[in-house]
Amino acid sequence: MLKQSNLRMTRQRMVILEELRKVNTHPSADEIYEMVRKRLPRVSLGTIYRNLEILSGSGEIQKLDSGSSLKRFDGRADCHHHIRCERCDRLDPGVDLNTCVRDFTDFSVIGHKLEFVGVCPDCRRSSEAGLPAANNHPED
Amino acid sequence: MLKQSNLRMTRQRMVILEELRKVNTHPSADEIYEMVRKRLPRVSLGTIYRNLEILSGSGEIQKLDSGSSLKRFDGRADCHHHIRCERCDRLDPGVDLNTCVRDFTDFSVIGHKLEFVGVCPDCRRSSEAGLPAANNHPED
DNA sequence: TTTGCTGCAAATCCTTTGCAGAGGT
DNA sequence: ACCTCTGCAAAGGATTTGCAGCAAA
Repeated sequence: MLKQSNLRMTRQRMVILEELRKVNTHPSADEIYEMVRKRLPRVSLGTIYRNLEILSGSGEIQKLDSGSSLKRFDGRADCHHHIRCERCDRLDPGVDLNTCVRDFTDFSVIGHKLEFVGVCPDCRRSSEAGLPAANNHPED
Repeated sequence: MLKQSNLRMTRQRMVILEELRKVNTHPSADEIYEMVRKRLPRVSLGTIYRNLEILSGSGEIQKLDSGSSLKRFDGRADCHHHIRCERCDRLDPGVDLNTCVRDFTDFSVIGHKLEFVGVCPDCRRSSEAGLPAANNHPED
């Protein structure tokens, strides 16, 4: 899976992936650092960040935008959903849409955020021409 | 609207709101700072941040979690949706679900993120008892 | 042997905060 | 007048990056 892009499966990368898949919560980079440190005491935070970026880029894990400015990570890469408490920010990590349409969670549902993900026309064009992504349109 | 909570409509707060409603993009705090600065040259970034927090807290604007760690703000407070380019992070700010079910946008749709917002049982209990939100459950 | 990866530490970026004075209401 | 808000500047927290050596393939 990593091979396609000249990526190596290092001990650190492997342990990060294993630890992340061991839990069903959504740890932050720093929490993952603590988890990994128990097995690889000399690992550095920089390595954690670099690998989380790589692993989510290659689709092995998911990067979540939590409400706060702190990013959280999900060892599951398959499509699933969450519900977040708007007061304490706690996530219920395993909302299965098929089931929850029938059975309500123990949260009171107030509303939802829905965001489509796609490719914009500019990027589609540069992609066809073999170029990197278009400018970042910082005004959005 | 602000009166309910002892909030004052200061010149700075007013200009921030006006500038944010003038554009249909989703500027970051820093970009809003530049916009406001043209009219109030002595305004400070801290004031921008404080007011964006207050205005989104009182429901006048929306705080968005963009893919990156940088927060963006939306002058519209009504319920509407976005589509983000996964490569350049650009947002199409005005997806009207009712329309887009029929007419596709000019983005190629790859998938979507759906997040429910609600209140968890712990917070519901403390709320009934008149207490603040439950602990932050930092493990999520 | 190549070149991607690591630990370390410094740097950077975004955001928050303490304070004394200004300004809404 | 009261009390929230402001500008300023410093602090804070999360994330990124430069570098020289290390280790997958």
